[in-house]
This record gives sequence, structure tokens and C-alpha cells, in this order.
Amino acid sequence: MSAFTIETAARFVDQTVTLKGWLYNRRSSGKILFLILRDGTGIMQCVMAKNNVAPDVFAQAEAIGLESSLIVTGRVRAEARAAGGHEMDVTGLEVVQAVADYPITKKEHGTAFLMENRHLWLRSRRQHAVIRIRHAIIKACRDYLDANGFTLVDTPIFTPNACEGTTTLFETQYFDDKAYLTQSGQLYNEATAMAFGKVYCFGPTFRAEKSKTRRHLMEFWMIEPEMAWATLDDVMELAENFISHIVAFVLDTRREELKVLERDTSKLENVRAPFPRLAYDDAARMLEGKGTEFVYGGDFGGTDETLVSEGFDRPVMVHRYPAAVKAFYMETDPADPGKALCVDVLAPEGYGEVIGGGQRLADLDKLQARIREHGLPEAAFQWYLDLRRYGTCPHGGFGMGIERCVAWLCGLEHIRETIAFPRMLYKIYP
RNA sequence: UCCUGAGUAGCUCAAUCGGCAGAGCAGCCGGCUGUUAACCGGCGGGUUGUAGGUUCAAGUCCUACCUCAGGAGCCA
Repeated sequence: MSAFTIETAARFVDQTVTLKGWLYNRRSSGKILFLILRDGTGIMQCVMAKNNVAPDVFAQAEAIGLESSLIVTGRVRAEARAAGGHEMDVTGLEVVQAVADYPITKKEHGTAFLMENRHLWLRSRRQHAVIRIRHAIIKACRDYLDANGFTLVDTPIFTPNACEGTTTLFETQYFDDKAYLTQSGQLYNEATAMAFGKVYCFGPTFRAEKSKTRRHLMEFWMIEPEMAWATLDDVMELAENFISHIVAFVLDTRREELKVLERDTSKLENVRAPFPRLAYDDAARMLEGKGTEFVYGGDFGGTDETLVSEGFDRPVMVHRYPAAVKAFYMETDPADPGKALCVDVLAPEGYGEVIGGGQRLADLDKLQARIREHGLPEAAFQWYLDLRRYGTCPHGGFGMGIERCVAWLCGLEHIRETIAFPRMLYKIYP
């Protein structure tokens, strides 16, 4: 009986249960009171008839404000008229705390107000659905890699050097030294892949880019698998199977939440491997005459990504970008030395890049030359170069940004809703 | 960092050419035994983001600043 939660109400039909939760909404019709409670697992309508409870209990229930914490006792009943399919006939009520003036009301609010009250906004139905889908996505990521021979080896958050010299790092004091917050676990992944074969890391990453768009956070979570003895083709195959598994798992286990979000799930049903593969040169050709500012040889902008992906009903894998626009550790294409053996997976419906990865440069001399060309401090990379001195081999992997994946699967306008407490440009409260 | 837009009641927004500061929701009081953002009647609620300026008169026009939102670049 103590195990009752709203989510499992179907198992408790015709039983008297105790529900601990919060007052989500209330409607009244004279001598009958509809208390809509939430308990973290769902929402349930609790019906209190005036002649079923003591007069003071009824009066108390009429007076308490939204988000009052309550312990309600009553009998569970299947009821088609109630959202969720079940409701409770209330016989007992204990008010743990009567709340007045809960800031978030039933009518519409602006984004600024809701973000200022993010700690309370999380209680709302939409936000609840998003965070539960996020959880399902993370579980699917781990399950897939765990079931396919990958070992979780987490990488450090404090790092002494930049992974990619171009992006901005958050600098922090490390006793008498400076340290930076990680922006990728990839270089360390390469070390652990040489020790364990197939590995992944999963954790927060930090980018001090002054980006102010619907696709950027200063702090975001990234899952990064890395495989020894892998080519670009292996990396692409992993990426499409990985994403297919995640989408299938979410469709399978989070239907209710997708419904709350009014997500068009037909667009997600198509997401099955294999994904179309598009060479950079072909993608660039698709952009010709589309009126973008894209110039051949450069990277794609957000609108370019949308233009490329809109011709496909599932994610598209764009590979072999010009080496000049990619990071120093990318392996070059033996068939075209100007190109890097890399891949970006572009999500459909304009959600853009969710995965970036590729095959890593395996040769010691070439890697040393590349580090010099990029003006990176060679001394800091000695441990990384050791990986090429002692048993180098073809290897590769990718990183997937969890928040972009959540935004895509949930069909969200803005990435700020994909994490409980988003860190955004100049905004770090609450 | 750059470009654009917005700051008016607790919240979401009105306010015509510069001429008495308004509505819905929330709150409070009352009504209703099946409501679905319930509904119906009544009441209270304002230093119009901040600081200057123009004017008989500024929410409205001008200047600066602050905050927020949208977009760009960069990226996942």
C-alpha cells in the first residue's frame, strides 16, 4: 500500500490508498471539489464530496493554495472523465503545508519569468515530461553502449590544456596553477580506448563561447564513445545504430510524455539505420543556389545544416569536411588529403548537429606537425603523443550532446528546457 | 561581440495624433454535486525598468544606462 504512486494507479483500482503529493490544480462545483494532485510520477484527480468528509476538512480543502503539500487518503476508481484514466474518492486529507501565492499560475507566463522561477517551473507538466524523456535518452545511451562491449571510463573535468584550441575555455584556479574546465573527454578517451578497446565517457562539458542561440548552453552533457581499431565507417555505423536505439527506446517507454509535449511522433518513427551518408562536397553542391552565405571550403552554419537535412526523413551523416575547418586530431582522407575523416550527424526538422566525430590521426609525425601548425603547446601533449609512440592503431569515436538530442526528440523550440538548470550566457540563476 | 525588438498591476497584455492608467488571469468575498487552464456575480490592486531632457501636459517624443527576448558568428 505504501508503494502507491499515480503512475501505478491502475494496479490499485478499488483499493484505499494514501497519496503524498502537491496540489496541482483545483476546480469546484459547490459541494463537490476536484483536487488535482501531482506526486512526481503523474497527475491524478481526487474528488472530495462535501458529505463524504468532515465540514472543517472540506473548508480547508477549499482554502489551500496551489502547490500545498498534502497527504490524501481515498479509494481509487477507473474513470474515463479524469485525465490519466483514474481518480480517487477522497475520505481523508492531511495538509502538511498550506501554500499561499504560488508564483506560477494557471495562465500563460513569459520565458523570462519562468526561467527566473526555473526551480518551480520544473513542477509543471511540460517540464516534467521533458526531464523524464531526458532520463530515458541517457538510459538508452548507456544501455546501448554497455550491451555492445563498451566500458565506461570517465574522463577528468579539470584539464591542463585545450582539446580544440579554437574554442574558448573556462579558466579556473588549481592551487598555484591554472586549470580549464573540460570541453570534451576525447583525448583521454583515446588513452582509455588503447587500454580497454571500446570505451565511453559521459559527463558535463563547458564552453565559454559567447553564444546566444536556441541551440547553445555554457554547460552541457556529452556522451563520447571511442573505439580502438576503428575506421570512419565503423564510427558512422555506431552513430546510426546508437541514435536508432535511443529513438526506439524513447518511443517505446515515453509515449505519455511525448503526448504531453504534443510531439509529432510520426517524424521519429522513421529514424532507423541506415542513415543517408553525404560527402561534404555533395552537401555543398546541395546548397548551391539556395541563397545562403555558405562558401565552399568553410563549415556549415545553422541555416545551412537545416537546408541540407530538410531533404531527408531521418538524420543525415555528412562526412569528409575540409581538414582546414576541423580539429587538429582528425585523420586525413588518403583518397583526398585536403579532407578529414570526420562525420557530423545532422538531426532532421532543423535540429542541426547532434553528433560530431571521426577517425583520429594515428601517425606520430603527422600529429606532431599538426600540433605545431595549430600553435598548440607541444609539451602539454606529450602524454597524448605517447599513444602514437606505443602501439598506435586506427581509432575513432564521436560525441553526442545530450541536450540537443533531448530538444530534437521532444520537439522543443529552445535548448534551455532540456536540462533542469541551464547555464546560459550571462545567466546562472537559479 | 554584433544586429533587431521589448520593459505598464503578482502574471499575460491594452492604452488611437503627446491629453483622466485599462482588461483577463491570480488574490479576497459570494454562488454552483462532474469540473477539465471549469464557470457566474462582486471587491481590492500602479513611483509605467533607471537617470536626465523637450513640453502647458510624457506610458507615449529625445539621450544615456540597465534588464530581458529573438537572430548572427562559433560549436554538441
